[in-house]
Amino acid sequence: MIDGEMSPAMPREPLQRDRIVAAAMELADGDGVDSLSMRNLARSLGYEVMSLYNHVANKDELLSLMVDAAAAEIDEPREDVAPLAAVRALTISTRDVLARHPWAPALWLRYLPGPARTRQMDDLLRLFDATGLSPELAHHGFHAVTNHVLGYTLAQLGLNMGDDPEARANEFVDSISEDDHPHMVAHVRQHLAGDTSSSFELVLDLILDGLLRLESDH
Amino acid sequence: MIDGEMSPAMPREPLQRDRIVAAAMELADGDGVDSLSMRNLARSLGYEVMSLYNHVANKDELLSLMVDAAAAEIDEPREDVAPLAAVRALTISTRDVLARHPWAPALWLRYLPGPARTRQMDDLLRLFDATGLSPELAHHGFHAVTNHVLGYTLAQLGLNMGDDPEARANEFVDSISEDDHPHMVAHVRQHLAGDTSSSFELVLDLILDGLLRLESDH
DNA sequence: TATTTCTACGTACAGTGTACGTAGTCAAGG
DNA sequence: CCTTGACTACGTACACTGTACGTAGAAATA
Repeated sequence: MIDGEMSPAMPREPLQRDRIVAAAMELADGDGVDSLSMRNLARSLGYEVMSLYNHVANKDELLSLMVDAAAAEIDEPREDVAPLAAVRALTISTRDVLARHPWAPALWLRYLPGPARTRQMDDLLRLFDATGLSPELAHHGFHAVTNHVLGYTLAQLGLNMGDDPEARANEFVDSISEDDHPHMVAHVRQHLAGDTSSSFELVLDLILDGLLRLESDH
Repeated sequence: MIDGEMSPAMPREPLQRDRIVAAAMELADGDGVDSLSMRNLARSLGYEVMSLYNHVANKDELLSLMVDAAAAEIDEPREDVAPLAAVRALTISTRDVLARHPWAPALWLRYLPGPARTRQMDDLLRLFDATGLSPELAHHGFHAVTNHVLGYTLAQLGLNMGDDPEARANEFVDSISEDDHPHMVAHVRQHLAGDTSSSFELVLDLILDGLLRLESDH
């Protein structure tokens, strides 16, 4: 008999929801969420597949728990700054978390919000409320800012899908004719030159300023 | 022998890329992209699985073709209107197409743009250029508008994932405590009341106005 | 007519999520 | 002490996925 007892080198701390979710996030961060399988995940924890199902109903629940665990990484807003500055900070922190977990943006809206994401949304709404904007403007501002974070990180990561984003951009720009699509080529070149890296915050401020202006025009 | 020859009731026009892509879009529109399988698709066309691979390299290529076919449905901009109005129209047409094909937003950024999407992006960039905005502002405006369309439709469809979006919203609002998250509950109630249905165009105008204002402040 | 190219098809394989049954471990109750 | 029950890890099994590969006939070319 070759195998004998299993090597006790494996940690084998008792399986728990949090540990499973954390391991799944680590795997997804590293190899992409597409190659995250239940078997894969179980093996990385030193267990067999079906043991996971004692702690997680199914893969969808696991993914939704991952999203919420990511949302929990978003900084809580500080209470000692102006509301609009806090909105700004919360948005930037959200962007950072989404960029840290490349699988998150695509899953962000697939499931009902868990506790952490609910808290983040409530915080953002509360801060908008505190800015003194009219309820309607606050409502739209919430959506505008939320869409911006999500759209921005999705676009960012869409290009980074492969290994080398620059190679992807070059592949694209080479695949189209500069005569047919001069603006497109110029735009991609602008990105490759890297002189628009701060466009996230620029557009964010554009949105926030626009809200203030609409309010003052009431 | 029961089976005999295959029923000639099936149309069996000769398999072609366009027909495959069109059928795939129809299936995805109806049953969701998750339940679109190659076998499924082949059967719906009256063929067997592997026949598809004579026209499509793999499923990823098929999905990317679907995205581009959707992009082809976006209205071409009219040349006889003011550039900013054309930007607005192009954006709204894009939103309509994305809403018509609920699988599209999630795939929109997964692949390099095909010819149709490249054309749409080039059009949008050209129109922004024609508005007379500074190149930098045009660059940011392009991204702001693009993010807005994508984020908005994703959010819209995220809630509509199941059968009944209202039921989903109610399930969510029931799952959280109004004491803990009053703003969140109020926000969802606002949505259920339906008095913010035009928020897409409102936020779009907010962005466009913000761009104009920044330009005039130069 | 002979030959090459193209397309549909069948079979096969590795990998997926997960339903179900079983065995062991550990705590509470007799 | 022994028994019972709950809980968890595990093995097996199933339906289903994408697709590699080989073959056979039809269409186009020589």
